[in-house]
Amino acid sequence: MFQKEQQLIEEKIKEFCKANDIALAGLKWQSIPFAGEWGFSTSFFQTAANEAKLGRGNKVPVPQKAQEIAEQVKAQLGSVEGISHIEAVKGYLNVYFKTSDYAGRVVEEALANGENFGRGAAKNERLMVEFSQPNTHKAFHVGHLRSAILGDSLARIVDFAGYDLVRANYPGDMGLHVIRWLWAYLKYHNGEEPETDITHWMGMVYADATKKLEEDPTLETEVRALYARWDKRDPEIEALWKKTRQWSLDGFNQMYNLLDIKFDKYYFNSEEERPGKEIVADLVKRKIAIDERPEGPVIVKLDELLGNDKEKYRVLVVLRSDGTALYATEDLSLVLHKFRDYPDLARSVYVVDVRQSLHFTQVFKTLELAGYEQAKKCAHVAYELVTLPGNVVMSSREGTVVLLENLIREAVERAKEETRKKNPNLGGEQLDTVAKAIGMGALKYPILARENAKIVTFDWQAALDFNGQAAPYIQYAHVRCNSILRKANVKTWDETIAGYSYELDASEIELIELISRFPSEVQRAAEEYKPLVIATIAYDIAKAFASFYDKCPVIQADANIRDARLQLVMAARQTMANALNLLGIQAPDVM
RNA sequence: GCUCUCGUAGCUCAGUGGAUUAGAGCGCUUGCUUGCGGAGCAAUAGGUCGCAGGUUCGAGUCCUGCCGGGAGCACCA
Repeated sequence: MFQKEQQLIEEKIKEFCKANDIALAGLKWQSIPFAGEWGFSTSFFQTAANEAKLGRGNKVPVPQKAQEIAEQVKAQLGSVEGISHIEAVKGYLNVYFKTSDYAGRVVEEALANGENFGRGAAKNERLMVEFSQPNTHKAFHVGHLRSAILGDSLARIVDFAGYDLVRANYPGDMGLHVIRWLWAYLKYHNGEEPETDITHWMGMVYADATKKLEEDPTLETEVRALYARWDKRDPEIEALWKKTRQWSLDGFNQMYNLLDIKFDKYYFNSEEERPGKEIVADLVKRKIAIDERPEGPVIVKLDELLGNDKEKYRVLVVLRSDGTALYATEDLSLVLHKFRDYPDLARSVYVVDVRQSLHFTQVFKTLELAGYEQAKKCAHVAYELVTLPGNVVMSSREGTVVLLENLIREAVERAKEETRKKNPNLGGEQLDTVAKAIGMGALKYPILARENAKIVTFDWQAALDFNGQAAPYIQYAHVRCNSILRKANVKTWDETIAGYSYELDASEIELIELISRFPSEVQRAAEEYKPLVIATIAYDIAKAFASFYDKCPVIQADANIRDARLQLVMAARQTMANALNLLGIQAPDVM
């Protein structure tokens, strides 16, 4: 936001060092870390160290030398337009803005851009984010939540940061689990139709299949017979598969609607099976893969091909010994399929659980060895699981699943109760809308506000705690902004900026500082694939606002201060709304 | 055995090689409302940043080793 001044000063420093033969190191600028004033700063430690290495500086210790250089630079700079003062402290050069200019510029930028405040310039680069990947014919439980929520937020961030985005889903629609389901359906549930909670019902049938097969393992022969019929594309089985698959997809859409998640493109593993086998045949022909059939499977000895001493990439099995496809077979094909659909894809991102890290490095490396440059553009964003307290992994077999439908119902119900207590004036449809925003936010935020690679322990109590660092806190700050503006009867920004020449409170300075950082945080979140960055700044802004709210009267303030603060409130509200939107969380007007 | 990952306050977690005093939330103790919504604010207490080396002017942050937790490693997905 203040590149111009920064560049100007950087030029002057370079000139100065050149004139005085100082071995200037690259300048790294950062914002000044202490509250109270704004500016940017850089240090001369590296430069002083360079000087020492050259044998100059008469053995003056580096920190002292850095301070000397900073002082010399300061003396040379004189006064700069828009800059209030410059100081040399502990080897740092601190450049301070004129407070009123800075505050005015930040608020104006936020208000002028509105819901686009923080949006990055178009990068003309296409990026695909694949996430969610649920298995059809199974339940959708809390274990599936993280990929969906993380992927969705990542997609929103990448889009907002300026990339051309494709949101892709890759449901597992064929495999042994599907055949088992079809078998149980035909044998025990024939003719039945799903109830309202579709994925729940699909999961029940699947659980039934598992149970029956455990009770009597000889029934597996029936399942295998059914698999054979599928392999021959028996029309009756294929029709049933298509019909029941659609039930699952309808069920997923119910979930995605609840979670406010959308996709542009669906890939299915059933469609990658045949092209995948062709790729494998080609790999065998080119001696990248070794066909050990019928004794063994078709494999790619990656470490051997790469000449590695230590086991790193190991061996990838690309086809079963009976010639049937594995996930690896289909994933090989999927990479190429995506780049056929979008030849200008700059990056293809897979949001998949960390347990599949080796699998993805193997698949991408195999394609790379086969000369497919696309593979270098693929990245696996790994995330850890959501577990239950006591480190219990959720699994449908163990019966430890928390169904997503139930969780969402519970969260929204709990939010409704709480909202009724806090705000008895709300009712009817408005109460429902608000409760949904709060409940869903409470659910999503703890998952997003965590490092991707860290395990989230799912805890009802923590998930439904609306206090402290959680989405409802941010939503509440948004509501309070809104309330002030409503009471002051301010609807839209009138395009003039009231001056910030009065003495700003420390809390106002903090709030403005955080708002100014939002655009660069969006870029960082997109580059690092980390919604956590947005979750953190959203909370920080809400916290700064809460402090401001307590210390600085707005409506009752003197006219000139009142106008300036109303605009600041508007800017804060906008920034929080934009940040929440990137997390897939609604910002209600009342709650 | 090999590979990856995590280890920061009682608990759950932030922390981009750089700044006095390593920060939040929960919990504990205490104060704040005739006032813009108290789902809030403010204050107190709580730390050998797993351990040991190394690189660097400077390390919670980078490198190596060790310890501890978790995960993955040929026909599961």
